[in-house]
Amino acid sequence: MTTSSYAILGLLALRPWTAYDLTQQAARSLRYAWPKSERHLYSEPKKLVELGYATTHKEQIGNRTRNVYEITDQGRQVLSEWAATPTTPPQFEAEALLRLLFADYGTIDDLSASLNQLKADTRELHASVLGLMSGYLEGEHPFPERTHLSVLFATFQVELFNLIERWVDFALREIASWPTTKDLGMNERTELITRIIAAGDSILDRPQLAGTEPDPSAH
Amino acid sequence: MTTSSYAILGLLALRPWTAYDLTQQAARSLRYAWPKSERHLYSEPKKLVELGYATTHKEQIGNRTRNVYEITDQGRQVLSEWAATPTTPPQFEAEALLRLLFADYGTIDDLSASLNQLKADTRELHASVLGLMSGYLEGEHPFPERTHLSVLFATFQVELFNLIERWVDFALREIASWPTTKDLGMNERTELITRIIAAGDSILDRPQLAGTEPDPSAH
DNA sequence: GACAATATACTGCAATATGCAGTAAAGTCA
DNA sequence: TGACTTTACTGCATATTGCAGTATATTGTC
Repeated sequence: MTTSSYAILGLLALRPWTAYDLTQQAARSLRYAWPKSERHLYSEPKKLVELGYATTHKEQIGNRTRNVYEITDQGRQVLSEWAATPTTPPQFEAEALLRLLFADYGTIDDLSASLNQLKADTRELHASVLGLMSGYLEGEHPFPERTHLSVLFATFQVELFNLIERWVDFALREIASWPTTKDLGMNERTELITRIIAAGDSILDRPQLAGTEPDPSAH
Repeated sequence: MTTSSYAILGLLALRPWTAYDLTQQAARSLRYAWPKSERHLYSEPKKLVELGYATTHKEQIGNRTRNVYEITDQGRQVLSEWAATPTTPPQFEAEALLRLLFADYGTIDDLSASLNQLKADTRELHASVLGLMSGYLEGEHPFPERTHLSVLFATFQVELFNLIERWVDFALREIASWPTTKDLGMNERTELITRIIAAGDSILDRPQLAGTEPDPSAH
């Protein structure tokens, strides 16, 4: 049983689903904390059945069958045991940040494009979560008794997406003032930023890094 | 060539390394934007050699050999082409958040433990990045001409870690006021939080959610 | 009522990536 | 000298992804 197995089992504990249903539900929840491929969401339930943590039965819809998975008592048992075990550390994966790390192999425009892509991708995720939340306010939660969990969970996502969007704006302003992506090294401005951050302060809360903003003509 | 291949190739473009060196360097950089297993950092360079993007030679240290990998011109070529291609969306993975999503299968204490673990893990990452940054201020960057990139990159990590730590504190205060993990649903407080978040405001910037804080006796 | 587009509901297979155990020499410190 | 840590890997089983392919059901349009 991997963490991914428990993630799927957690969904099955809510109600019986087909694997296709799981992909839809994962898009509204798991995706934001434990992203898994669609393919995986089809394979994992089979493994759970083998282990005795789920059962499956076929339903007929006209000319075709669908496999519905349902959690077993033993499945619920291991789920609640899992709740008390230690967790693994968080991981953040962003190709756009990787491009920043290696920005000196490309141009300022390449880097700007990557960061703008990151912002656009984030906005989309952000909009999805806000959409879910307005749904909750309309009573549209599929499991109303669990709304407190979904909302607390969503607060994190929204704060995260806000952070990314604000940081990208900051980063775009910074690089717009760079003459090139290469060899700037520890210049005066970078040192200022390093000191602010090393002191535990947020650069994002200083709209213009008062009095020392990058050259505005470069915008 | 996967994104992971380019990530390794990016490191090789800095200087020649052994696979072991790569694991050390990845722990200071890649880890925060494109986390890869140690195992992978040993396998990938071999693939790059096969593709002609790197070469390898053996060096003798006393009674034992080490394989040093070095980027080729063709490798540099594809790296700079990569810089101009589109990026994939960001992903965040946190088992502790998954536990929150399924918190009703465990107790309040289970959930608190998971969130505290998340905070501890984050603090550790946070301390590592701050350690790197004070190093930069002492002139300890291994590639001094690239410090501007490392610092801008690190600003994101530090903001992210700050956010997680602050959010965990908020979440811990919230759940401390819950009588149980189960069936609270859309109660008054959850609705308040939903409205604040849906309006685009940050809950973290409202230290006590003025006048409506959770029962402090529950701390 | 025919047709197209989209949603539902999967499977097989190759490639990618991880986790873990195992091996062994070199360096460090007491 | 011995113990412990660091350096430097490899093999293998398992986990996971990406992509292509298949086929029926539903919805909307002209």
